[in-house]
Amino acid sequence: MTNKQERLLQFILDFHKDNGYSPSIREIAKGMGVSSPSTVKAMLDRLEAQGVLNKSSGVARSLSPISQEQEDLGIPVIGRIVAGTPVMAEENIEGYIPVKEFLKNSNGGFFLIVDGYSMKDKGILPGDYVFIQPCKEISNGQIGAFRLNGEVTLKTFKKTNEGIFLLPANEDFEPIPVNEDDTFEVIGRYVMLLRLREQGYKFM
Amino acid sequence: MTNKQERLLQFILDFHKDNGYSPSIREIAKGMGVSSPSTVKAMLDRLEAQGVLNKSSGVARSLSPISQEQEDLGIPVIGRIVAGTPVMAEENIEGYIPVKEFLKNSNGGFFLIVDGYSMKDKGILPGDYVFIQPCKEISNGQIGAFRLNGEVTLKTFKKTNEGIFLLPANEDFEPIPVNEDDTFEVIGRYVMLLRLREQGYKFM
DNA sequence: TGTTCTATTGAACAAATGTTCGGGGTGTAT
DNA sequence: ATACACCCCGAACATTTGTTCAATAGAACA
Repeated sequence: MTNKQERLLQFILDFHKDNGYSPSIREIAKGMGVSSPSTVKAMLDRLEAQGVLNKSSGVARSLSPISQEQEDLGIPVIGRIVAGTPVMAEENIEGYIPVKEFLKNSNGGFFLIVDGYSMKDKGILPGDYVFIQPCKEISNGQIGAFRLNGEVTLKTFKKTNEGIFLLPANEDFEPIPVNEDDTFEVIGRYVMLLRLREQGYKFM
Repeated sequence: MTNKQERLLQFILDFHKDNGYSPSIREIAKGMGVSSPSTVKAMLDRLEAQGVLNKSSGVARSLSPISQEQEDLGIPVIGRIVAGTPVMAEENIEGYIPVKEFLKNSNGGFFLIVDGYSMKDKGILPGDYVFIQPCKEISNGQIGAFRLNGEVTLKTFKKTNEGIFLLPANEDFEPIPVNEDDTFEVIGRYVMLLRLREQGYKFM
């Protein structure tokens, strides 16, 4: 890509950022100090041929630069590390966690701050952020957030012949039976756990 | 906002997602099953007056819906839940975790998959994703990822008069001394822990 | 020098596009 | 009832905009 082509692409990107839509050919001409629309069209055609720009012919302001950023990939996951190789070497990367994609699909979900040690044996500790996906029912053995007689709690759901129980994951706590006259409600499913430790990343 | 207006806004969003640019007034008319461009223009003017849509008059395809998603806020954090109130009521929301912002600042960071139980007492279990922020030095008492003689391990860093030790968080394991003739390297700081549990959100 | 290729220009054209105007319809609140 | 907001139509208009084409300028090269 030539110097001029990069400048053109940058101009389109900047314009789009400022205005929310693509520039017209004549606007590009003015912005780039060119006097003829056909000049710009020729340049655009070249960029499109190179595959760095999409364009619908005959459609006004239909420029869409093909972003070369790969930020959609997410954060790399390192599984095993081959001895001697740099950590971020490609052979170490097992995949990516598309946190952004997760955010998009997190409709209605929220984080709950864990309070006590009742789920300690599942590695869920006070101060942890537990992502809850709201739902009305929950299957046996799953962890979820529940409201029992007004109290909100995170437990394992268990349904037996003898009724519903909320199981802690800690010897020091007893299973909680859900009685007939209790007000009981499933708030949502436990989907993910987030724990923040370092100062620099304290969000709140 | 009326039902129709919401549909219109959604149409514009969908169109933009599919094509990378806004629809023209006549394309909207066709897509919404309306036969006159003036009808559409009137609707657009109303949306603009309501402040949910930006538009440059006289400029083709210059629609840019003002996103009502608060995704920049992040995912809400529910701290305490007042008895009887719906979970997502505003009074329950303590703040937001700006996961997106975190992503932006995660330059060079990556996830490491935890292998053994050596950090069990810190609530770090096998299968957890540990976010590592690369750095060359690490302060006393912090958890980090290290490479010792080719092996990568997650431990608490401890520096004493007697030398450097890597401390596990589990009675069954012994502190690991770092000797003079070991090859030792700090990979990065432990910043955050992510644990995925439910099927629907298994990323990989 | 002449040749060839590419980039640029200016003008003209045709299509796409936003806009305006007059008309009508429906429902809701005053 | 009256007013008002919303929705719809069809036609015409002015502008914006992409496109084409012949001509020119400049660089690279034999």
